[in-house]
Amino acid sequence: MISTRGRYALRVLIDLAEHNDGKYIPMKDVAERQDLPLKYLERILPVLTKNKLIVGLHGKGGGYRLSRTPDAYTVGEILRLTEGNLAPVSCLEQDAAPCARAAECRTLEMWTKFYEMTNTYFDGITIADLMQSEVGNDYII
Amino acid sequence: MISTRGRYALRVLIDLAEHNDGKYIPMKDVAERQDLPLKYLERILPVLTKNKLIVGLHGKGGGYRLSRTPDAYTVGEILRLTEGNLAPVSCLEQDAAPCARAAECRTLEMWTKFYEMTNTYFDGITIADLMQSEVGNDYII
DNA sequence: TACCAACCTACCGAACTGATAGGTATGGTT
DNA sequence: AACCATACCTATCAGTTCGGTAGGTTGGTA
Repeated sequence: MISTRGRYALRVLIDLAEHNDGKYIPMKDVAERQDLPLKYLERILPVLTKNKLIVGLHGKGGGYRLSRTPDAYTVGEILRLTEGNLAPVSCLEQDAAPCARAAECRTLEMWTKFYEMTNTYFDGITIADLMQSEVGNDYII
Repeated sequence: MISTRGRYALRVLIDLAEHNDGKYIPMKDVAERQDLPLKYLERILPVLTKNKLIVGLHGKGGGYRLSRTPDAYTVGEILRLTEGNLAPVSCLEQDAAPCARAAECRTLEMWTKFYEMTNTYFDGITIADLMQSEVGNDYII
């Protein structure tokens, strides 16, 4: 199940994309528009800035802006960063302890295929796909 | 993420299917074969008996057996019973509070399609599909 | 009657979730 | 230089879930 971390991060990025006018956008504005707790967003965003998905600027006139065009963000990338991973079962997580029963496991193939399906699905959707078409696309980033 | 509840239930049902010889199989035997804690399994099974996926018999010579042929159990049904639901986000759960932002939600369609994909995938796989073909299919249910 | 296995209920520690609180760092504006 | 808005950092917390244990009760067979 996707938690609020991933869902809120998506909403923030979509909001930043839709309200992009070249300037930095204070997270306070995004939080108000999206009706999300500012302080909680501040705890979610660091992973996005550290991975250069957004750029933060301190002080007056500061805020955040996207570092790429909206079509260059896949939902898969965002969810993997904020949720950790999209594995349906713990034994498929990147650094999971190797399962002793893997050789005889009747379900491993099923989980693996579902995992691939999930990644393929979310990697095929970008922030641009999620933006309201009438808004935001008119602006130059 | 699918928890042990769903994964263990699947393993129990596959084990019952593979070791079916017409008699009731004590859960103690399944727990030993699968290396799962018996007491924990006893807490997971009631939802399967209440929904008539398996039949339990008390006392000596008792245990559990499947109530259908293995090809009549879909993984989707089993996971929905044991995990509650397969919704990727809380707003898609059956009795979720209606979301005030649904009309303007940029991501609802994405989640809904993923939800449908998930259900379709797991509903397309049966216990029979997961059984080791050399074993179990020789027995008559 | 003895036994065995399903079944039921309470409890428990650890982790995760969804926050809140209170600060510090950093830059532009005045 | 002072001010102030904003990002950024760390600790804390109540509630829930997870994975499991413990101990008993019910019901059926041998």
